[in-house]
Amino acid sequence: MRIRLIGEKGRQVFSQNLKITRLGKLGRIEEAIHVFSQLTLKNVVSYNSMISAYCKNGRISDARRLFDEMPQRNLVSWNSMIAGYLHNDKVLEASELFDKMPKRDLFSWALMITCYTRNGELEKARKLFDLLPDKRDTVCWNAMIAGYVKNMCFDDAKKLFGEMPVKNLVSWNSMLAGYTKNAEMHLGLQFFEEMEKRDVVSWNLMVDGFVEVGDLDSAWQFFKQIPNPNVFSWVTMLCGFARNGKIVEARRLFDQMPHRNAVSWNAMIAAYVQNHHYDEANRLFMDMPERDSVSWTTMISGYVRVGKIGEARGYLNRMPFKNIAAQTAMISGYVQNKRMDEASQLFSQIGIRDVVCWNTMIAGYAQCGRMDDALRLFRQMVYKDLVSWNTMIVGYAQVGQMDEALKIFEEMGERNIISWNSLITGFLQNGLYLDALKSFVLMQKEGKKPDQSTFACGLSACANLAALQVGKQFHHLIAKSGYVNDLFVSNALITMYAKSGRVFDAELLFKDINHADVVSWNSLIGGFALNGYGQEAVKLFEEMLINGVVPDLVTFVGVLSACCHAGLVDCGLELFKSMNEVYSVEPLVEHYACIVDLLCRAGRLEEAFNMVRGMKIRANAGIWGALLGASRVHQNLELGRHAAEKLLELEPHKTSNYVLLSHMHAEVGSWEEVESVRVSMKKSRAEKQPGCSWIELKNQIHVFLSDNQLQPRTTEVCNTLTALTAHMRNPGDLSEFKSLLKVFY
DNA sequence: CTAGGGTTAG
Repeated sequence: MRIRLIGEKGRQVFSQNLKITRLGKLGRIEEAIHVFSQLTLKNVVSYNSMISAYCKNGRISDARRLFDEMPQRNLVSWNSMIAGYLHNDKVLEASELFDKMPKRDLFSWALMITCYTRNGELEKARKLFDLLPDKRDTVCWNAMIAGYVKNMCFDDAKKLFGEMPVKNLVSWNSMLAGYTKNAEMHLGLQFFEEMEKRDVVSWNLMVDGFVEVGDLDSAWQFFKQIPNPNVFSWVTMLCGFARNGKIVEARRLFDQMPHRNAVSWNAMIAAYVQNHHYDEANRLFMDMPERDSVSWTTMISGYVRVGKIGEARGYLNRMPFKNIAAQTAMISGYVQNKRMDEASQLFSQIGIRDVVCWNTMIAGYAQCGRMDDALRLFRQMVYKDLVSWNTMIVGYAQVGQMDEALKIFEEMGERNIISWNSLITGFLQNGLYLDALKSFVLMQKEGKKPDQSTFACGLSACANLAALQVGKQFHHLIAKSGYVNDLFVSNALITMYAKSGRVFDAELLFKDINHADVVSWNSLIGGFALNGYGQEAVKLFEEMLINGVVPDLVTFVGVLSACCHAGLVDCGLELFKSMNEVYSVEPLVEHYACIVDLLCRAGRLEEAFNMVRGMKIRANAGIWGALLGASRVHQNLELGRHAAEKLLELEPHKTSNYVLLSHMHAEVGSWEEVESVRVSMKKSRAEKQPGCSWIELKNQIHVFLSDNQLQPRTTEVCNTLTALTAHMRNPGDLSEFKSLLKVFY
């Protein structure tokens, strides 16, 4: 079959069909619809083009309507429709159509295999693959291999790759992508060198891999060696520079590019936006020959990221063909600024809403703590994806409703790693450390492998429980999993050891980190402070400055409390002063608490009090408590009374405050005052908070509540403690000491 | 098989 020229009319249809395809690719779907509707003579290709245009713009139901309406369908119509379902994650519909097809070509088979593997349904894909007539070609093999690679089943991919009768470059590149997309550049390089033939895609994969792992030098070395770099190569390298703040280098590449398409322009605009050069971004945006929806969306989301909502809205208003990505970016901007009314208004203006924009709205309500509204929307959604469910879990966790979060979690049919991590993070945020650890075990029972984030959460739970033994088990698991070099994990490990009293083990780990960030330094500095090594903490702080790491608010909490513990008054005061003057960070109430405590311990009560009076923010209970305690020790009744008054305003129900004040009065013999304190305590109905503590023994956490019989073996524990106390006065017999401890095992 | 934009965990 050849295209026959059938006169003027036929040529017109031909060119209009091309136009529809082009407009569809550019995201200008409304124009495409217009062109299509103006066509008096429509052939199969016109319909196929329009179906593709709809599919590329997420209007999958419109595509299907057209598919059902069209007078006759050819193989391309069927394949286009399946491809549309594939790109819109509608596997069920795709497979339904695939089964109904009157005729299939190899393209259809490969499409359907890809469809299943995209959805993680490897078994189904494999079944199709095995069913395939013996004429199955390299394309199908490649689809199956790529499927295995993308689902992290690299061993299966390797096996199939070995069995392949005829391998082409695509097969080799798919395998190479398995290494480069998983940050395994050592093995990737080895594989790359073993390849007998390489094309530009192989080179691009290497450049992209190096960019992903942050090795910009190697990326650049490889880029320079590419025999015939294509637009992909240039854009990949450009993005690598942009992501590392090397905007000048990025621009040089852009200027040197032999061919530029819309993607090149958009990448350069994104580079400027990411590095906050808005004027340049805007200039480029104006200069570019044909702006597509991505160009607009890049500008809008760039402004949204830095909170310039007005500018973002200006761009959206000027956008001729507002697509859903741009509108969602704008909604996200309103959401981040808690402007839910405007978000909701824009949301209601969108004709056909997809999952992402629903999810954005739900996240918005969740971030405002409006979980009722979030739930209302969530229940209205017809098609929910994993993000929708996960967003609800996060939302409930953030307002402290872990019971509701758990309900959502249990209602989910299918969960991914983020679902589990969100739940575990929720438990952490709400102080339910034991539940966090329990979930860690449960997720593995469900066959989900913990990732670096899960491990970091688990370690954080251990750190808060000072559960050293469990923490050490985590350490072993992490060593085996290969996540030891992840910075999040390393930092969590340091915190875990430091908070469990093993600050020198933490120090050893710290020294092994290649590129310590501010969190790593903070963890160790805080760890030294916590364990009473004030001098070491200050020394480490100085080392941090020498290494060019800029301290943040958390650093100062650590180093100031270290000064406090070590009695380094002048050092502490100087550091406190430097916060504002050198690092231009405004001290928080925590920092004031450290410094007030520091002055109080040094007996410099007046200075401490002056400091509190000069504060721009409201003092908290910790500060007044420190002042009250110091006043008592130094017998400054007047200051003590003032501090107590403030403290009781903040914590009217805390008994210890009344006790402290009444002790003070008693010490100077003001018995009437003692009585009046007692009366006001009764009035405020202050009750003693039950004390709570826990200890980890043999992988079990034992919780003690002074007021509570929930711990099943409280009596046993108390008896043991009594016996232990007796032995402490009379040391020597260690054997009995050991047997006593066995009670807990 | 490779490049650019909108939603969820750390």
